[in-house]
Amino acid sequence: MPELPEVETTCAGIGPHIVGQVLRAVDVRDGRLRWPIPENLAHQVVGHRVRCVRRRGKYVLIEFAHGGLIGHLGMTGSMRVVTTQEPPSYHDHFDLSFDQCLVRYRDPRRFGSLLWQDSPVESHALLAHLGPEPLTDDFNVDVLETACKGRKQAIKTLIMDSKRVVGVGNIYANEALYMAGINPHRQAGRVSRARLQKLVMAIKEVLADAIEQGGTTLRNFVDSEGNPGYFKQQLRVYGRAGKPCLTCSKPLKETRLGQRSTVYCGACQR
DNA sequence: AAATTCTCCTGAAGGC
DNA sequence: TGCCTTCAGGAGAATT
Repeated sequence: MPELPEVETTCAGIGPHIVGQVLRAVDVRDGRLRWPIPENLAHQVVGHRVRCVRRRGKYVLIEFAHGGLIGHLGMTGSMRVVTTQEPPSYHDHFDLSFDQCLVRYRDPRRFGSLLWQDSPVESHALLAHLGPEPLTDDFNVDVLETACKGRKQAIKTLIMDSKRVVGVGNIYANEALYMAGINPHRQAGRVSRARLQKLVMAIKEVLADAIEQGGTTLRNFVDSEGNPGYFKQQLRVYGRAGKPCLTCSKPLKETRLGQRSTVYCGACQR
């Protein structure tokens, strides 16, 4: 599933092909995504020139002078550049058509989305209340401590809340909490500042590492059209329930937290 | 206001 | 081999 690194790599991958190009058509074969693709979307954007492609949280923003397309890859979405004559397959739900190429969106489970927002793009309701980007200085111990103060919510649920910080999905929340030695169930308000500092650093580290792998992940994905692949051998806890903790060798526990699989070491994480 | 639960969807994996 | 059930999950919406 696309995490922040895949979204980052997606933007980097399609940007060079379409920035400066005029969008010629939006071909929607199946607009039933998480939200239906608006019927009038093509009219608002066809004939305009792409100014930039960038990421905000896990949203892909394709911006024009007068607004922008807001894309989300959901669970199983991907955007890739293909040649104009390549025929679409079953789950290829829409194409953004340019003179020399297409940006083709594929999404078997259709949890993704494609929306339009007039300038400024970030005024859209989906973007307006997002928290800071985890890899910038805007996400720091002061911000996290304020967010946690007095909260009874589990720390894992809090760091996965995009209003607090964007881009921390289930896999990386599990990994970061393990790296910081914090039990995912611990109440957010009961984590010391020193340990929140560790958590901030762990989130930045795990995402930065994943972005380095993201390129590789996406290349594999495009080449094989198979699993996105997470280089699971590098994950310390996610997907390793029952297996020995890499620090103390005790078996890792698995629980549910907010309907999400949560794996941790009962000994190393307090 | 804060926290939890529900919801969308379909491929993969497990059970028999 | 094949059918059935269960699970996975981003994140907004609904509910408590």
